[in-house]
Amino acid sequence: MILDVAGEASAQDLRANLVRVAARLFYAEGLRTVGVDRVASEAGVAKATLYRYFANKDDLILACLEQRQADVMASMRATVERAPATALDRVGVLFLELGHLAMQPGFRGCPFLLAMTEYPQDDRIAELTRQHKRATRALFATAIGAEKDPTGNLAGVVAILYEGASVLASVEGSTRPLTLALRNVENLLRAAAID
Amino acid sequence: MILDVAGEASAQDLRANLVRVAARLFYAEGLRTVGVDRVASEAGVAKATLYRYFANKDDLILACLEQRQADVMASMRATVERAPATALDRVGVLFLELGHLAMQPGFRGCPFLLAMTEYPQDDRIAELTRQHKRATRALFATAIGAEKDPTGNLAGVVAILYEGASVLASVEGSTRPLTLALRNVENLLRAAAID
DNA sequence: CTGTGCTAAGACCGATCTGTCTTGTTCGGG
DNA sequence: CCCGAACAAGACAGATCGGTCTTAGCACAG
Repeated sequence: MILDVAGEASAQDLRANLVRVAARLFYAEGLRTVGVDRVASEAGVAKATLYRYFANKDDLILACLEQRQADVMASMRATVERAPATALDRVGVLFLELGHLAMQPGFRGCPFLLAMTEYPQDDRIAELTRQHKRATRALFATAIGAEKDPTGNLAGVVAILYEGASVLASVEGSTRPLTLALRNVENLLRAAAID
Repeated sequence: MILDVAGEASAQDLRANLVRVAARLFYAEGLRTVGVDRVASEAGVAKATLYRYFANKDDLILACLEQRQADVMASMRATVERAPATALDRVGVLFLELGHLAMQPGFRGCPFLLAMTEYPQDDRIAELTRQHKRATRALFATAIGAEKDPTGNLAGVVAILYEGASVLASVEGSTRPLTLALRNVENLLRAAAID
């Protein structure tokens, strides 16, 4: 395995592709609905190969969530850094980005919450979810600026609005909760004399 | 069946008890985790009896959600009517009531969202969930007062805060998001010069 | 050329779940 | 007193799913 022929998947590509395919199916149809046969088939891989890279289905699910966590946080951080003008802009683009996701068909809200709901007894999923929510709130805190919000309460409220708008947008199949939440965030930041 | 012996369950009691037991198990452990054998066993009835009152598991789940909808709305309406002083009080007690629920062990957030997550393809569950969220927002609207909030945007934001705080409280296992959301609702109502 | 390791394809096993059916029992009404 | 309906208990069938194993093909190293 010194050289990989172009177009052929290396072991890492194979694993990464499995995670990508599984994450898409799991999110779209649910963790319990989608079986490992389906994941292997749609990834163009034998089931035994899947089990060479993942000890069991739980590990595959965990790998999907960890990948999602890395992707989402990288995307959010990039979004914030792309609009560095004011705190209001930095927070606003995050809501707009979520609005973009919510407009796509098949939007079902936060994948971590979905996983936690389908596996209520799984401690690792619960811990990953807590970690994801902490990281999101921390991102809001840095977007607002620690000096403008020393207690972090403002970031906390923004995180609550973000979460609630995401849930209601997925239920209603509309972005209206997101625009309503964003308008409220703007009022909040202005009222706090931030930008 | 003119007279029911005291202590014996009539047909309606039997059905109602099945719904009660099923709803408790489904909420605590998940719809797919809990099987019909388990429900029948814990309700003290035979599986065939369960299938005499419900055509299949889906119907049992639907019955649980409909019962939950009736109970939750009755409870919330009673809560609002018990604190009729000001709009701030009426909305506040709803958050406090949710805080009371969130403090109990096993709190997992809104049962409708859990059901929708576990059965993403079920249209009846999705419709019941939308209906529940509409009713909740309408309750906030009446608690605030239509004349104070003609567009309903204020009630919409309160509903978003309510939803987000519920989700984050269940993830963090803490009532802090709820108190934070409540404080923000108070500020919102005051800023709108409502009570 | 030969052997080794990874792969696809799919058979296979055991566990679990939904839904039905059987059997025996109890109880209330005519 | 007796019949029929409802019940508990549990066997049963059919399907699904997670996970293992077998077989055969293929690429690459020596």
